[in-house]
Parts: sequence; C-alpha cells; structure tokens
Amino acid sequence: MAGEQAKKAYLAPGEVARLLMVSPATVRQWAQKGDLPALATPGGHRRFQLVDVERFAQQRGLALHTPQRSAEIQGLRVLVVDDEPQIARYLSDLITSRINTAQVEAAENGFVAGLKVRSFQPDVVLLDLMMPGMDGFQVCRLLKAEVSTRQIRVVVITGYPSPENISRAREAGADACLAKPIPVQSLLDELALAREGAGRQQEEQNTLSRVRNA
Amino acid sequence: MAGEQAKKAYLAPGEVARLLMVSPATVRQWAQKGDLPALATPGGHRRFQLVDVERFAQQRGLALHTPQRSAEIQGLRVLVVDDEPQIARYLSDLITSRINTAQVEAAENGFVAGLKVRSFQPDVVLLDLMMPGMDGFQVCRLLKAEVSTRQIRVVVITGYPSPENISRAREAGADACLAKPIPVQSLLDELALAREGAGRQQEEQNTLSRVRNA
DNA sequence: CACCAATGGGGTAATTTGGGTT
DNA sequence: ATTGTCCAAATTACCCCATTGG
Repeated sequence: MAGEQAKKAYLAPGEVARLLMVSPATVRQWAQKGDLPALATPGGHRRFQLVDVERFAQQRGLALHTPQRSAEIQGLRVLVVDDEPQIARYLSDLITSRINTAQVEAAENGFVAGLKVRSFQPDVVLLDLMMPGMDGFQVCRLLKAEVSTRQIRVVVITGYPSPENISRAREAGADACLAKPIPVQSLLDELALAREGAGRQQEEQNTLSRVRNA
Repeated sequence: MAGEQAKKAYLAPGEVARLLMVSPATVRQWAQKGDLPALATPGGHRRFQLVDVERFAQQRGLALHTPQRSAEIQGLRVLVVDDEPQIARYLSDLITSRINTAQVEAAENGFVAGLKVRSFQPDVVLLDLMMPGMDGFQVCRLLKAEVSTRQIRVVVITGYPSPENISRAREAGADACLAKPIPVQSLLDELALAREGAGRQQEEQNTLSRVRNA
C-alpha cells in the first residue's frame, strides 16, 4: 500500500491541523467542544490518535475518504507525440473509443510536445522514437530526470523494434516499448496501468474527502 | 526570511480567488459545478490544491496572478533556442556579461524549448529559425497564439536573412529578426526593449518590429 | 537547573466561507 | 457568466503565558 505511515502513537495538534487542512486554532476548538477526542499530556497539551481524526473527518466531511486522483475523476490524460498526423489521429480515435473518459491531445513536433507536457500534464505519453529533429531516447531521459514529470508513464513506439533500440529505450527510462503496427491490446494494457498509477502522490490528505456535487 | 513562498499544502477559497483574479463568489460557483476540483474540511469549507488551480487556469487560458515578477526586480530571463551548443554558449556568455542581472537558459532542441518556455517563463526567446525538425515560424505562431505566452518577446535569428524569410518571420509574430553573425548592439537593444516591456502588463501593441542586419 | 525555540492552551475578537438569493 | 448582499457557522488572528523537547 501507499501508506508508509510510520504509525505514530499520537499526533500533536499541529500535525492534525495540517492533516485536516486547518489552522491549529481550529483543531483546538474542536477538541474543546469535544467533537474531536483527545488525550492530554501531564502538562495539559493535547494529543490525538489517527483513528479518531479519521473518524472525525468521515463523520463531518461528506463521507468517502478515498483520495481519488485525477485519472479516476477527470479521466486518463494521454499525450500522443508523433509527426504523422494520420497515426496521431488513429491513436487518438482508438483510445477515446476504448476509454471514453480519456482525454487525448497530440503533438506533431518536439516543441509542441514540450509545451503540452507542462500545460496538459498528461498521465501517459505515447512517444514515437523516430521523429525528425527529436531524439526520443533523450526525451525519455529528460522526462524521467525531473521530479515534476517523472511519474508520467512513457510508452515508446517504434517502427524498428531492434533489441538494441528496445534496450536503449528501457535504459532511457521508457516504461514500455511497442512496435508498429501497434498491438492494440498491449497499448490498452499500458493505459490501464497508467490509470492505476495515477492514484498516488497523495501524502497527508488521506483523511479528506473530495467534494461531491450533483 | 525571504523564503515566505513556502509551498502550501492547500489553498483557501479566498487565496484561489486572488490567484485567479476573480471574486470569491466565482470560485465558489466553479467549485460547486465541479469545474474546479476541491477538498473539504470537516466543517465544510473548501480547500484547493495548487495543482488543480493551475490546471484549471491553463484549461481556460487564464493567467495566474503572480504578484510581480518584473524583469526589473528579478532580472531579465532569456531563453536561447539553438541546436549548436557553441552558439548557445556564445550568446549566453555575451548576454550575462553585458547584463549582469540576466538569467539565461538554453534549449538545444524543440522539446526542451517547449518545456522551458513553460517552466523557465522567459521574457525573451532567441530563436534560431533553422533547426532540424523544428519549424521556427510555427514556433513563433504558437507562442503568439496563446495568451500565456503572447507577451514573450521573440527574436528570430537566421543565417539566411532573405526578404522572404524576414517577411515570413514577421507574419509569424516575431518581434525582431537578426541575421548571423549576430549584431551585438542590435541584440542588446532588443533585450533592453524586452526589459522595459516585461514590467508592465501588455500595453502598446508595437505595430511592427524592426529588422536588423549587420 | 537554566536556557531556548517551537509549539500549545485559554480566551476573545476579527475574518472568511457556504448557501440561498438577487 | 460573474458579482454583491445577508446571515449563521466555520476558521483564523492575537495576546500572554505554559509546556515540550533538546
């Protein structure tokens, strides 16, 4: 599980405040009113148990404490990087027809790809290795070298799936490597993996709820 | 303590409103409609994550209100886009030696250029027209087509300053066009212009830009 | 034991927010 | 589509001193 929670015996008011996205003063109010169960140190300072905090958040906050991530809510975001409009179009249609919540954008050259990596913030990048003026391996390395883009799943697509190319792609950080013509099922499998993977990056907000609307 | 910009884990509605330059009521509407993802405190108040706000702003083409990042305060930010490391290095050294507050970064290909346009947020882009796999004219058009990048000054550099190239560059939105070898004074003039322009929001729309040659 | 910075407690006032509605 | 207004509730700011944990 994602929980690397080093089970603390108790939480200080400040920690609880950060957890609940509220100021320490507010936590104190809750504790005073008895809404949030608290223990006390000999000196009178409050200590809280994680269980109590979670229960409290669930009761008052609108149920559900599953910290769903963007891919589950907004749909998987896929960036197709290919200089051939036909292929880009084919991939885009393929994906949206199979995963109807997916959002797909295309980049026909390196510059647009770079822009969109930042602005579209894809969960997956489908990257053609052979593009004029662009070294796909280097793109992989760049994406994996930076924290803000490291978690993007990179699926490399190549027309020359030589062992050397595949191994180089892997070394460069690609998460998968598909040969042309695209094996549809494999592609969908990769997207499914990305969809699962997109659920991380939650840190302390496990006890919070996504706001629900009609 | 200069580092007051500590990354907040969450944002309150009011902060988001100031960030997006709208009223709190509007933020509330967006959150209610589900356009802007929100979390909730146990008491029912909404909290937002910076990532979500940024993405939302991006989708709508809104600009985030960054207090002030004028070139006067932080120094001019220059992005050199050239595939020849020597030239990039030469330009970088030239600029930093003449304008000692300037910050210069280089991009050796289109992908890196795209990434850095977003992450480095330059005031000026020095763009080599002739780069493998990258159409400089199109890069101009892309930059000038979007609100968030429109105010970046684009100085095109070309080894073939034919009338046609110059006119095409201008049509594509380049603010200036310099021929190789680079006329140093003209380059510095352009940077000076950018430095003036970077302080204010957009003001005057320079009808045309000058073309300079050695 | 004293010192120290960070944090917490009590209490109250000031500010902000959600919701309904204009 | 966005903003202003009203009210009650939620949240935070402040002041001053005690506790915590080195």
